[in-house]
Amino acid sequence: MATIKDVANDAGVAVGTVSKVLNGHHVSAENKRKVEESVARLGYQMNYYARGLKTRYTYTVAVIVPDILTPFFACLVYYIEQELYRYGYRMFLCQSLHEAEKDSYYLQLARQNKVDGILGITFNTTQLSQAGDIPVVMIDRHLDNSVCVTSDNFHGGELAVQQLFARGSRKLLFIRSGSRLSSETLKRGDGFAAACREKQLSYEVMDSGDDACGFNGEGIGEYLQMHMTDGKLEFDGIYTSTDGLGLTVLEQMRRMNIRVPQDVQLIGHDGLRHLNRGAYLLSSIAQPVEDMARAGVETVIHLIRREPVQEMTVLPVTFVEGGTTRTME
Amino acid sequence: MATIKDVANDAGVAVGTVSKVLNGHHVSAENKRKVEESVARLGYQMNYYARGLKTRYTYTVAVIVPDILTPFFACLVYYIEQELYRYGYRMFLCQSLHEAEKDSYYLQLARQNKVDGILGITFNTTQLSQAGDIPVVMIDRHLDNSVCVTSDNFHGGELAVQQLFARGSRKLLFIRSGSRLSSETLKRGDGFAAACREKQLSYEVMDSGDDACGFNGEGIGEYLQMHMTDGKLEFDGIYTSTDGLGLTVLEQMRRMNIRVPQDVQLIGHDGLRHLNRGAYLLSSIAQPVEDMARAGVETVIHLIRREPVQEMTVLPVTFVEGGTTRTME
DNA sequence: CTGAAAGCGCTTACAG
DNA sequence: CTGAAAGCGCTTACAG
Repeated sequence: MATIKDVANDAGVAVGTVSKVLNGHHVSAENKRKVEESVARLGYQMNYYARGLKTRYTYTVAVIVPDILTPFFACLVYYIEQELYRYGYRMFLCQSLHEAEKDSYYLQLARQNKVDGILGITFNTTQLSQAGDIPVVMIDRHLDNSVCVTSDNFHGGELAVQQLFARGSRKLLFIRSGSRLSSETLKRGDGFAAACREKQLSYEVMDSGDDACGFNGEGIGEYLQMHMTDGKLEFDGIYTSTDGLGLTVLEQMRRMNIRVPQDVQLIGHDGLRHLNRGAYLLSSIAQPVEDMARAGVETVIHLIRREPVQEMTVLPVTFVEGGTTRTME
Repeated sequence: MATIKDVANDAGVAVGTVSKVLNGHHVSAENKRKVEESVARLGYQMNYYARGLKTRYTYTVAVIVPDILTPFFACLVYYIEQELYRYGYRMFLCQSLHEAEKDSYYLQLARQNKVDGILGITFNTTQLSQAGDIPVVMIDRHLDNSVCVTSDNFHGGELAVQQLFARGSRKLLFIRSGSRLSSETLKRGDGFAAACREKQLSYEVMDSGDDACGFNGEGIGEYLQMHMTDGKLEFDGIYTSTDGLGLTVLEQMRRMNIRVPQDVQLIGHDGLRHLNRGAYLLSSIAQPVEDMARAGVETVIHLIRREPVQEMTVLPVTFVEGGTTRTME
């Protein structure tokens, strides 16, 4: 590989001059031409490791997600990559897989590899300190002392209630899973409860347990069974903390011959879409994933450039119809 | 941040000695202890940029995928990350998004960022040369002069025919999409055709066009309609080049009241699973994704270490039942 | 075994 | 504007 020195020799100038041309600083037109010619002739490619060592900027961001299989995270990463690309940054992809030690490992690596910033959708407060002085932006998680980008989870819960109510449901159930333990996700339940109280609707909350991936279908089935009277479920509207959980609930209800949405309406949260069509899997409170990715990247880059940022960005959610709710009455 | 020099001062030894301890080389027990103490006391973290500049090893691999949203690619990346982690390597995630220029961009970046190797699931021959002397392993794509890891696509096509036949289908149809244009994917069709000829089964091939994501449902619907006689489809077994395409076909058939699997059996290819349960979305020829990831990573690391590798690794596929085929007759 | 020194490929004050 | 030189934080022959 040709180095800056080779280019300098070839062009008959000093290495400093080559560096200046490479970085767009001003040099004489004559020298600029000579350098550019030599760069082309030698097929010179800058060694970013040498540059990074000197400048302390690596144009690299670590993106830490629980996993890349969960559609919501995959979608987030899908957009994050495109945003980073626009800014000329590249991405280290880190999967924590819910293992605290892997979180730590990647956080340490981020420091050793001199990433300019970290975009996190995972780890907890205690580990955040390991990031040292690297700017961190959390997406979809809010921690005390961190800059973060979320969607309006509280309002999401409210919106679910409003939609269920407007479409005729009167006795509501919120089912949450403990899998994505975060204060943000809990807010969905808070918004749900608040809206129910405001509308004086009777409601119940069910915790389906801590099963990370293979949602606890049986547990939910049993719970629903216990709340059946004369083959009818005592709830006529269900809101789940995620779409994944919503699909499990949907399946259980189909199995029990509960008609959705005729007898019971169901709203999930996230706004995931069908694999091979754009359609939503179920009616849902959709997070603005693309906007969240955009805001997250923008914020971390501001932080890197030491520009002022908003501590907390909260983006609006929307209700999307996916066939598990009735038409508006 | 403390540097190796700070550690040397603190421990009262030379920087070379610190370096040796850090790299597990032999030094006196006394000095080793002193250095380790200082490292702990100062919270020293090695600067990988400095090390990489000197050693030319970065313990970094670029993974280039068309996108991270397609479940098959997401799944591959999911396992690749875990394998790389085991080996102490980290991953630059690159999405080409089917744009040739982005492919080139990332290939160039890989050189400038001094990645040790590239794991590609995308680009074409012409661009491969841009990798310079960086080892490249292709997964699921075979190019003339590249090392690659695939699953047995040809046999996948054969297996689909065998399974359809064994379960009672006699007139077969292969539907392929042009989206994943690669000689590997084409082999699925070749295997299909070969097996049909061998069994003297009549068959047809339909090309659903080049629609990348939102599969061309209407086109397929029209095609099927043209092949209906008295409300019956003239094929009783369909094999699609991917599961995504299979789902589109399934949906079209349901819409046309063609009963699956009673009247027509359907087999896809890839072996994707349902989001919230482990179940397969449809009967399918499953690729051993985890093994492919493992083999891909292992191969690229051998290449990096200049160890001998197998030019081509072909892993076996299996038939998995997903409800769109009948039980064995 | 250990220390002093050169060098990896850049950037950036500093003279001229 | 340009060149010579120092230095980023490591590793690695080379003497001792």
